[in-house]
Amino acid sequence: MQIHSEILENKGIRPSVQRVRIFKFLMKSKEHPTVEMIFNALLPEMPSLSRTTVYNTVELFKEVGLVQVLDFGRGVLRYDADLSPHSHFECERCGAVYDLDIKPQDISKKMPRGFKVHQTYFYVFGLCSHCKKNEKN
Amino acid sequence: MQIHSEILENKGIRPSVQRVRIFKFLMKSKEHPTVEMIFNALLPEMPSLSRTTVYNTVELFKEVGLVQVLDFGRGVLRYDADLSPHSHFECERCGAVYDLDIKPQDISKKMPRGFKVHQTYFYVFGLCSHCKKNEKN
DNA sequence: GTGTCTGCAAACGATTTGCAAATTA
DNA sequence: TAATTTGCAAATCGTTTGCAGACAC
Repeated sequence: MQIHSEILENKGIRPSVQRVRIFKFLMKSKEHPTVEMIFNALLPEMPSLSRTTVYNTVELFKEVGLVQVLDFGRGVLRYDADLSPHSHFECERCGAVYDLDIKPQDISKKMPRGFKVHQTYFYVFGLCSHCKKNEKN
Repeated sequence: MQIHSEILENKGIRPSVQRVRIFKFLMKSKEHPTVEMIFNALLPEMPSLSRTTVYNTVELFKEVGLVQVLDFGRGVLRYDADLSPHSHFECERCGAVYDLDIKPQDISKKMPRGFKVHQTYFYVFGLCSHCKKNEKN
């Protein structure tokens, strides 16, 4: 509990109960949760939590650089507190998201003149091992 | 007009007036248009066109493999009829989308065992040359 | 004629916004 | 107590759905 609130303070944001809980959840989660997943996971221990607060908080975390926002094109955003260079895989069948230990390629030298790169995202879609095994149809 | 309708027929779909017009527009467009952009562009010449038809049509095109769907995380989908391997850049300032002549890296050998890759997307975000030049604040 | 396609209107669902009450410095 | 944060309720907006009429083979 201590460490997490300090990280928030270092980013210049107040470590409210809600923010600390949401941040802890994001740090330990491997599934790149959506707002709905965060909300459902924390509701039992924080019955007064609102979706709005989760939305506010992940937006704030994004702005201060605590999380990465992932968009797999399903109309829901996912949040990843792992900021090291890696890529993401989404199973088209079951929707599960996996980290790939693949650094997005360095393209700074291949950019058109005058362009400035801030962020790159490498998304991979396909079937996870489990769904591939069970592939029937 | 001839060629386009033949392409649709080769994909096994009926070359209705709306489909051919939408397909032509997608083929000649360099801006990776949204449904709204397609709709607004074609409305003058097809006053009875509906957004629903545009949605139906781009979905159909996606399914038969005539277009690629791009999602830059802005809550709007964009459609690209260029299916050659390339990447995409979105300017964070003005929202313009540019093609990058960069092949997404081949990662088939780096995938975890049992995973099957269908599609990869490489997205780059930053400032385009025009917005970078005008960068004031 | 029968199945497909179009397009209106309503529904949907994730996210955003307005704002008043609660909280914290 | 003044500024920030929370959370309810309503709004927003891109997209989807239901369905009736229009169209094409």
